[in-house]
Amino acid sequence: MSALIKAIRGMNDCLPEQSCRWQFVENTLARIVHSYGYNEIRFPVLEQTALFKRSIGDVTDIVEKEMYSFEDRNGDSLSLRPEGTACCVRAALEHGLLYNQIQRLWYQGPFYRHERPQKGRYRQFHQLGIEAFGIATPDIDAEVIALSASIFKALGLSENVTLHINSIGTSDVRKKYREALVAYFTPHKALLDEDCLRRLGTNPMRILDSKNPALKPLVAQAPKLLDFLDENSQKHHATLLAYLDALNIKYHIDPYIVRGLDYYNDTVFEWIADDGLGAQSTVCAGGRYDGLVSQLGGDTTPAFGFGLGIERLILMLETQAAFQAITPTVDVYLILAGEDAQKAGLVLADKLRAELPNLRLITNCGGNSLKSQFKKADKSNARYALVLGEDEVRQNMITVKFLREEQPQQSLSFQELLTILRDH
RNA sequence: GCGGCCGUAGCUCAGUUGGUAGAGCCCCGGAUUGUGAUUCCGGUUGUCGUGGGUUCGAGCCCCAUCGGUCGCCCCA
Repeated sequence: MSALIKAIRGMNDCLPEQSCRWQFVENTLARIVHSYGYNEIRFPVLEQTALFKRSIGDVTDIVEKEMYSFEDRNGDSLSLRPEGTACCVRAALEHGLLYNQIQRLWYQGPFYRHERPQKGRYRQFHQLGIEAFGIATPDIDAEVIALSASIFKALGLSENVTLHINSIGTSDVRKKYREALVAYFTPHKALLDEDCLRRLGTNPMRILDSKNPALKPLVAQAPKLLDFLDENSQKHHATLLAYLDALNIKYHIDPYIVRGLDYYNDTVFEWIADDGLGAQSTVCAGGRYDGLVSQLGGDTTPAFGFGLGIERLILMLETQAAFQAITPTVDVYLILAGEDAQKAGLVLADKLRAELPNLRLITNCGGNSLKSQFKKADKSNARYALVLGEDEVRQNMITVKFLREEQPQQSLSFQELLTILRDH
């Protein structure tokens, strides 16, 4: 046996025990976004590298260090998508979806970042993305946040997450604020740790969400971005909060919520898990990005959206007994004994499937003893075992054994069997 | 890119001052010539992550390396 080829680091296989849970989550998400009138958009996992340099900002870590970029055979620089918003805008612009129109879009799929894997963070990860284009008013902020709240509610996670919300204003305001922060922290340089000293030069707002507890008092006294907002941003923020109150969505105003990506303005929000996610506690993050569409060559278009990490969502769900109870299961396991039954069994199984499209039925293949076949039937979680042996074939009957209830097994005609399985 | 911990059967793990590798689960067969989820019996399963070193002898000690995991940076 030659050496096994293994999966790429940070890229996980989703095995049957997990995939049925993923399907449950994906179906729930699709149902909710559908109910809000959002339409799915699909775009490739590969894009021109320039798309991300232009949108995310080519000095960010994502673009500088974390992208899977390579030259294709034409010499073009391509990258695996590290996030969805830029791709979504590109596709929408390319097909004229944003020209004087409102669009409510969603997508879901894998994204790629070359980071060191840890709990809740992988090199191939999955996100649900929501993007609403063409609406500048805070009503859409409220709608999208309400949509995110509905997801947690539908999955029974409302009590496990907290909505953090902030406004980061316009880029002009942030520029002034950054200067104010540098002015505030510079005299206290001696108190800052190595990371924060670096941030002071690169991204001073990141000092605010430092994990270093020793810096808490210093950060608490720092100037607040909310105090720098202009009148429009203040009004936008206040109106949004009023809408959230009306929707009875609880939030925590968090002046330390910052954004990793350059293109956000005004509203930013995060759903943070109370526990269970390790160091990666943000399960959903988003906000307003009115500048991105024009940055990518379109007409100025207001936009609001979020990304939700599916792996992190599933990590939270794994703590629920009901979620762990979701396992691969079938309705019926068909047990066969004897040459004639092999052939008759394949035919019977397809007749049943044709009559009952929702039935999930496994036919035993590969022989095995009766005992072994019953074991497989039990393991399949089937409610019924059907037995087709020499006796049954001769009499044109099927034996039904009830695997999950106290009931004697019965010998039935095809029609009688249909009646039982249909009621199931 | 940096740091902590961990690598023994498909899975979960045991393995005594260094003495030539084990259990449970799983799978298959039988006890019951046609009956699972509970019993009993039997059977299959290894580059002890990899490469060096120390030693008469290494799963165990040392070095390196790869992988996993958790954390930092960064971020969903």
